[in-house]
Amino acid sequence: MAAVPDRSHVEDMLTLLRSRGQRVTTARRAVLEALVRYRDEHLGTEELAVRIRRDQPEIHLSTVYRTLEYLEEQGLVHHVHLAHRAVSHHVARDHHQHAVCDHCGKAFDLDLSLFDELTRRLADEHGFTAELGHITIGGRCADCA
Amino acid sequence: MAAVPDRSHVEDMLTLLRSRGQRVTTARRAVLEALVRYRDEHLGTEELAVRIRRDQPEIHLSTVYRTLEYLEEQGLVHHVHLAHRAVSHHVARDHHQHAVCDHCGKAFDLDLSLFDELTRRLADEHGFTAELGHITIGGRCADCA
DNA sequence: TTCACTGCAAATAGTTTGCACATAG
DNA sequence: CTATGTGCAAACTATTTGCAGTGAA
Repeated sequence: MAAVPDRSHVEDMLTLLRSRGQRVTTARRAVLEALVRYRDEHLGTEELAVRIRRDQPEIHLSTVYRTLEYLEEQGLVHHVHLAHRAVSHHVARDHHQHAVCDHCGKAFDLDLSLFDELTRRLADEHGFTAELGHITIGGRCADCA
Repeated sequence: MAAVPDRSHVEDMLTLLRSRGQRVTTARRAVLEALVRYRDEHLGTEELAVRIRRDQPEIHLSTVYRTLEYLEEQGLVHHVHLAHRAVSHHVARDHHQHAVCDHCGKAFDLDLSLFDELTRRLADEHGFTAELGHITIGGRCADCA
């Protein structure tokens, strides 16, 4: 699926930042690396910070918050509302939607093509440009239905 | 659109509660009435409580939280994640979808058929039974795009 | 060298909970 | 009457912010 290996994906993003005159810091590299490394776990912000601090304990939770906000402004990261009180982040290239089972909490990654018709019809019929990036679909998974 | 006037809708819900052996209290009636009355405003929980307290100042915010939770357990109310930190509630019968412009706040009512393909494919491809009631689609309307 | 970034502590916002009193049935 | 619901205050959780020191370019 990925045309480019993970490590260089992080480097690509850092290079992009540099080319915009942005600074590349330890915290920014660490956050991007963690998002790539743990991408399948849908970690919340605090848990993401815990993982980062296993290797770099000097990186403070508030820095993780600020860095995620910054990376989102730069368009490198998106956020998703996974459950009631958890927000999860992922790098923009891994853009996907989620379905979360209301019963067991299991999250499913959804292919963006599922939303093509919806997006197109919203545009055609309502002139509405949908931003589906931080939507999570609730419901019941096969096991819990 | 509504086959039954609003007032009796609230009474219907209260009757249903009674028929289940549940108690009908001042707070439960007040919350349901407010949800019906202000249904077009997509109020967050705190603002909903403020409106209720205009008439019934003795109804505490924590009671509104508890009552909404209770009504949701009873299936009379659903919640929607509107923005980052705001959760909004509406009575279950008003099972509408809409798209809300992130810029001007204008809301579009959406035909449920828009979601047919999505719902069907979630079921076919993931065995997932989607509960779309909690979703609001964000984005830009034609005027603000 | 300089200004953006970060660590830390403290503030804030939204939500939940324990307990004693009130009230629906 | 008695179990359930509510008011209130206080606790909690997630997130944000002010400030002074640090580090990337």
